[in-house]
Amino acid sequence: MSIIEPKTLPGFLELLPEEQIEFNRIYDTIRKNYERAGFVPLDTPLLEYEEIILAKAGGETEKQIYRFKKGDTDLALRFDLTVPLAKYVALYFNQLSFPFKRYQIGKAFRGEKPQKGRFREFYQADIDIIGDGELSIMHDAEIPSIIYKIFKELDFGKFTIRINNRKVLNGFFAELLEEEKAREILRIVDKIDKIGKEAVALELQKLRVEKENVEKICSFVLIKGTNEEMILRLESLGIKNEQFTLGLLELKNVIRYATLLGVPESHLNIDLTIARGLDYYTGTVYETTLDEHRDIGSICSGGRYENLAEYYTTKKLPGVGISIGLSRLFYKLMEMRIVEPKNRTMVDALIIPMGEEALDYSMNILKRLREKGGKVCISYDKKGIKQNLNYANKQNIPYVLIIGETEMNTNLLTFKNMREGTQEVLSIEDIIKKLS
RNA sequence: GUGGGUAUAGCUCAGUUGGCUAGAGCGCUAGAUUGUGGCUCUAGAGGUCGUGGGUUCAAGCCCCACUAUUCACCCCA
Repeated sequence: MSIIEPKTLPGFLELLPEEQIEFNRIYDTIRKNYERAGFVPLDTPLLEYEEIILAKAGGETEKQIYRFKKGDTDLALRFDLTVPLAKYVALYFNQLSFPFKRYQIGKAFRGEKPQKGRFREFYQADIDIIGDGELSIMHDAEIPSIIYKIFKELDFGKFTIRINNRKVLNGFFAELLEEEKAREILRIVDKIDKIGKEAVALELQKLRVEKENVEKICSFVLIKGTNEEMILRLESLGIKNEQFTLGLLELKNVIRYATLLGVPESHLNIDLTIARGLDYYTGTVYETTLDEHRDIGSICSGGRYENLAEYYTTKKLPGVGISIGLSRLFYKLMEMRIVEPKNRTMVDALIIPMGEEALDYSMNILKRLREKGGKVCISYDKKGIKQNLNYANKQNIPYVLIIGETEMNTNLLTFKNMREGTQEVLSIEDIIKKLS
């Protein structure tokens, strides 16, 4: 029989046990914090009718969508979690209560050329708050507090939540030039952090923006200071544009209430260069970076949008949400060794029965320890104590229980600490205490 | 879509201006007196050098094609 070469598709991430354990730790932390903030879980299908997925898509995204035909049905794999959410909310509108707060952590697919840290199959961890007709700006303020709690707990080092408001930008640009151009400019300005002021100025000139305006745009966008200072600066610019004024008020509120919710100023900065590529953000926008690893890019981003489900319902559904690109984040963290695999197993203790005679006794011990919530396993396959200890060692199992004739006679078990290399003879009650 | 790089053991890679039985480290297996792992030492297994063609007395090395893979740009999370 010929052997088929085992291989995984490029752009698809597959982890070893010790890596997966770390991945799940991050996953669980995010999930726990989402739930703590009152978001309900949602799990929509990976596959949808093609027309659902394609409704919003266009241009670059559309080319990247995986599409299938099964029988006469056209199918597509979701490329984010927002489109399925839009469909879901439109579909179950009458059965949901609003504001609808949901989280979803799941896989999405994009058939683009794989690159370092960019995958064709990747996890996103999203929260969104959807309103029926209207949605208070206070929700925009709550989002940073959730981001703050998550990354505080994950402890990847100092991070900064950058915040901006599209209305402020749009209002400012509207005074200078026509709307179409403003949109393109936003995309370029968004990159200023990455490519620098000069490169941005150059690209703007290519767009045939007048020199005078290039200067204005750059110096506006690069206004720096504390949040309070920046708001004062923006107010003092004397721009009499309705959008601008509204945006500024929103920004002010978001900062104020996010602070009240416990996000320290050190972790929350107004940054006028943040624009986000996506067109559908209309108000608050967020981007979070690790201070010591700015090169990783944004680890969490999102914003406020006016109308979630316009393609699927006539209802107006404004929302605000964020997305953590979990696969990419994890990959980068591993690469930079901010996250390092530790254990290959979930097991706290391994029972080693010395021979057949010890099996009955060992099984009873296993049963009792598991009943007490211990993550305990028993070894059947390895021969001899040497092989068993080696097995435990390779997987970083912290404790080993040796059960042989002596132990059975005395009812005291040999309890070995693999890390310290020490061992003692203990009753099962003492072992339960040690493991809990 | 555009432009580069790479392809040799399970993994990471050496391999000189082409030269005779293709190497290292890690990992794996076994042993160093039969209930004690990690460290050390010893031994062993494991490769039609991506595929096809060409040049040559001789190709892992040079040339061509194909395939795979990877990085960057574009765009995005």
